[in-house]
Amino acid sequence: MRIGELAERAGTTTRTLRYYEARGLLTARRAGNGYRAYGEADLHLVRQIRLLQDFGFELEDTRPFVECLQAGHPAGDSCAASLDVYRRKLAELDDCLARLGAVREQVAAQLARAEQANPRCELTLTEGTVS
Amino acid sequence: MRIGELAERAGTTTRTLRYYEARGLLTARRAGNGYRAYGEADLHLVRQIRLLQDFGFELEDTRPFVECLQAGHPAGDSCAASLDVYRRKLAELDDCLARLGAVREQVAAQLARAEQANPRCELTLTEGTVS
DNA sequence: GCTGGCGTTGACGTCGGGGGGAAGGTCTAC
DNA sequence: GTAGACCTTCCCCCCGACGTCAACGCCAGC
Repeated sequence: MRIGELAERAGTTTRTLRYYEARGLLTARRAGNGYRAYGEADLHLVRQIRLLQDFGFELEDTRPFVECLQAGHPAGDSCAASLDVYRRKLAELDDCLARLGAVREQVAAQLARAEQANPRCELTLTEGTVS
Repeated sequence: MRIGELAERAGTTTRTLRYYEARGLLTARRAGNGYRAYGEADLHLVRQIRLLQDFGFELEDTRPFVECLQAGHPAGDSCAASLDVYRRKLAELDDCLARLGAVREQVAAQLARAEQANPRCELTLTEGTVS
């Protein structure tokens, strides 16, 4: 399979696949004409990367999963290093959720206070001439 | 007050203040020697920007607050446009929280599944020779 | 008159995840 | 023999909020 087909089947672009290769996440053997040649295992690998990317993982965080697959394991998260990434990401997510939640409450409080202090703002807004 | 003092009192850097000026958020009259000269109102303005930045607002989102202050209002959020930004940011935060929460659950599920499928990972980790 | 600490403008670097396009090689079909 | 669809490498561009020089001006104290 060439890069275009792999990109299409993995739901990404050739540009992205070459970028993964430049980052050392994806390797390709070369056909006689210099074209990259991929197999089904590469498709699984790229799909693993995309799944984690969709979770918001950075590319570097997908590396343990990639190495796990390359080592012959059936799934990218069959290795301890991958589980560590899961746990770390989970902690990051919890931290992020806590901070965002706190900010949300602060902004809500600011809004409530400002609306209270200046109750005509909504009126001037709805009465404004919106061209 | 010169730029260094304003930066220190506002808890930021001179580079940042010049950046705000380049973005049109902050204007300074000039002393005879070309140095920027600021007053107390500018300090309030920069503090307003920093507060919103700490909330995670983008710089452009602080512009209505800045213009509100420059129009002579006592607070940056005394104007309708500022309240609109509050409401929009609140909606963004809620959306972000919902998506992050969903991702968190997905990652937690992946971790639980992988730990279940491969219960020795923790052992191999603790038994591994960590040099 | 010299050092040190301010200030000025301007330009370039950072980070992540690629996008866009040039300039060219290759394969297939008509 | 030629169109067009694919591939190759290479290099610059993007976002946001600054950081980091470089090269220079201004001013105070000694």
